[in-house]
Amino acid sequence: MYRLTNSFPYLLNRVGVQMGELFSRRIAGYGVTLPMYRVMAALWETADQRLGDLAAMTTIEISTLSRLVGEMKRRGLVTRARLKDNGRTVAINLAPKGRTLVEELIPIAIHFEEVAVRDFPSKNISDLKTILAEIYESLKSLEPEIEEANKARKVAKSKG
Amino acid sequence: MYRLTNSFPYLLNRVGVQMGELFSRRIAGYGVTLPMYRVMAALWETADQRLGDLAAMTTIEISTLSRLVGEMKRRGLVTRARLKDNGRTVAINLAPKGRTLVEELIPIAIHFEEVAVRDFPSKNISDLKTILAEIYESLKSLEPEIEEANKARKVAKSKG
DNA sequence: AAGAGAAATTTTCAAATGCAACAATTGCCT
DNA sequence: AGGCAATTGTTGCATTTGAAAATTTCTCTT
Repeated sequence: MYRLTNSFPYLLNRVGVQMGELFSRRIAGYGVTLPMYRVMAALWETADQRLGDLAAMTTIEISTLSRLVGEMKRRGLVTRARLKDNGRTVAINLAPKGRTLVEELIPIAIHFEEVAVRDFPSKNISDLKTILAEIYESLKSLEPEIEEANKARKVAKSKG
Repeated sequence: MYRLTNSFPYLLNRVGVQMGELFSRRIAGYGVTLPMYRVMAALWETADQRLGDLAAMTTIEISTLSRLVGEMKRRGLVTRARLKDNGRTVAINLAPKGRTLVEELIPIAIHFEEVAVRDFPSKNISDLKTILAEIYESLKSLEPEIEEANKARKVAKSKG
């Protein structure tokens, strides 16, 4: 018997939403939102990214991210400049202020993660992380059948 | 060295966002959104819920949920009625149309989950689910320190 | 080298969201 | 019983979001 509350997406989403909510509140005093933190942490790990790459890395929708980066630039957290050799793309980087800030926030993130998983042997956690990464890859295989199912439904409808 | 992309919240969020996105597209043809599905699946599992309970179960913000339930009622997917013995609270239930629909969608959800996890022994997956459920509980222990940290910061600010 | 088309980002606009104020009902205390 | 506080849900409002259109720059073809 299927139960929503025992389904993988449900359990996942619930933890994700809750962690996000708590972390948001924890860092609110620093004047940044969770998406801003994600952008800064992504740039801290991999500098000099284009908008599209950042979007893929953070799972933030690209138009949302465009505005977010604009706001963060306004606040002096990041820089954004068109490339000299390719004027379509932009290079986004941490500004000094953003770097200082994210280096203050990362220990908090580490602490949160530690509290979340401290009841489990680290082996389980690293397995868990591996599985999550691989599941993410597996999801790609669902793409084609989504299109197909929708196409099929469309045809059925036009006939009905 | 900390890396965002190896952090638990990151890996979690990424899978959650992606699964949500894919499932949304898959069920769009049925004329329902992902939050609507969640509400119906929650009611399918546990009938006759109050708004607050549904909000807790689905992790949907209560005012958002209030409006969502209103829309779903309008579409004939759920019912909502004030209790006779307690006029503050409402009882929300699946309407026949909603029941039929959710019973059509649940197999799709099961399939998605199956594809996502099929590369792993079921033992790992059930462990994973257990861990996710327990982490959710662990998060509660972060609440107090959030308030405390914010309070401390406030004091520091008023002094500075 | 001009023009069509593709790629990357930004902007626009309508819909969705969350917070705070509000409304309605109940429970509690004296 | 009467009134005050707590509970539960809804609504108003400002913000955020995502999809689609628009913009800018580049690439390829002829």
